Amino acid sequence: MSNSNFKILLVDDEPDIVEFLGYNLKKEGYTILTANNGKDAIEIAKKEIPHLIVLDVMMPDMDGIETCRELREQKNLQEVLIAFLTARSEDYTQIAGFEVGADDYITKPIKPRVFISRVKALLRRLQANNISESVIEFGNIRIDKEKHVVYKGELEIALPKKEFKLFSLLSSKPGKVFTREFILDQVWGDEVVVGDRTIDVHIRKLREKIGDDYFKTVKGVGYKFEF
Amino acid sequence: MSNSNFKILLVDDEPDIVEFLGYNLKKEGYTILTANNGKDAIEIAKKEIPHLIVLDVMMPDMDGIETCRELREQKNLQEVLIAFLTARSEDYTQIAGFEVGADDYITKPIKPRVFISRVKALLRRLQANNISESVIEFGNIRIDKEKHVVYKGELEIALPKKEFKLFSLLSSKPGKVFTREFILDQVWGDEVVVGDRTIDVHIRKLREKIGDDYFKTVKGVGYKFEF
DNA sequence: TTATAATTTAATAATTAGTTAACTTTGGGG
DNA sequence: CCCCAAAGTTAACTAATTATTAAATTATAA
Repeated sequence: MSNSNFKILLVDDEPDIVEFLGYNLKKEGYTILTANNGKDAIEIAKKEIPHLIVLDVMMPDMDGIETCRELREQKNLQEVLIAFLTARSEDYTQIAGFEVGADDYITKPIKPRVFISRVKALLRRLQANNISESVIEFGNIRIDKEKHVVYKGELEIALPKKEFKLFSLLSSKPGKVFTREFILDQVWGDEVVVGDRTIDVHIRKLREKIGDDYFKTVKGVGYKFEF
Repeated sequence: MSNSNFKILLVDDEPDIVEFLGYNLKKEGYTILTANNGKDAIEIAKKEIPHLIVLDVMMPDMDGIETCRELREQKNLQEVLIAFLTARSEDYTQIAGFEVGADDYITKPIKPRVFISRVKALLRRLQANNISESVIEFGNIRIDKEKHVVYKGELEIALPKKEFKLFSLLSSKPGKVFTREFILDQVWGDEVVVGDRTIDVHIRKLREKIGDDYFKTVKGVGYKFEF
């Protein structure tokens, strides 16, 4: 997933700050949404489900803490990352902020490079939990779901549909054993009925193309990808 | 998962800070590990796989950034949360820190309540993403059902299906004696009929692979797992 | 359409897990 | 302290599962 697939909602009552932050994040390729108060922020968040919400703590009417609390009450927004902005060392808001479900706390004055680093670090966690990443790397193996291609070091390996799907599944959780049943469900689908050996054959192809060592058999249980 | 199931590794060359942080986190019920330098930290982390590592940036020999980089190279430690500790506003280390895979950045001087809030916020994410389920630990034995693997310290032990099932059963209640009859029921199933020695042989395999001392015979009754 | 690639199947081989059997050792009650 | 039922040990055997291959089918693109 390139940066531009990440949506960030910036919320501050001072338009200057919103613009300043937005400018810097846009340069990094993020998609930016903005709001100038808590109410609008909640509206936009519900509609757009951003990946990250940056909330100023001090805002008129509805402050950041309260906004955060209401955001977290939304079922669709419980996984969303929320970072607070505040003036230095207001400890009580920090504690309140984390209590209310914040993921990070950024103190003003904001330095662009530091700010961007923090944003990246936050979003990296989303990637790590790998909701919908299109390029995943394991050691020298790189899987590009968009291009439907696997790289082993420099070598580009084209995989046919089923093989790619199977590989994607296995690599979605390295080390985890996937049962044959589950694999059939995910790769072939519920209704399709194929023999058991079909999986073996596909595994064999992957072993041939990617490398034997990456695919382990757990006899009687299933297969797993390891790197 | 109660707090006490979260393991936190504190790394700082100043013992006072380690103790101070450890004291505060222990009060919250976390399990605390400590190290005074990067090398030890890596050793301990590899063995214990903590949930969170708090790393001082400034340390002699191997600094926090380098330690973090090496930690992240370990396959088992890529999901672990890492937070840096540093003196205020050393921007360049913040950027380097996040680049190298940090999840948070905490500035000294550390205020206990704020620190605890941050730790809670970090671990909240783990819970949400539910990474540490399906792994049970006993001393230095770790059973990962998802991966279908048992770890003894750093050593990875692959067990065949029946052995794994038997071990899972015995370890489901350490210290409890399971009768042969019950074991047969659970591991082999109601209808299957196997000879008496079959259990012994499987126990023997476990003793071979995991260690003699973990499996005790209660003559005339059954077997139990102890650690 | 035709050629090419992808997928599935089926037959067979290879491998590993699980079981048994024969024998030895152990430990608690008489 | 001896006996014997229970548990331990081994290795051979069997069953179950997976690997391999080639051929048959199906989908795809030129």
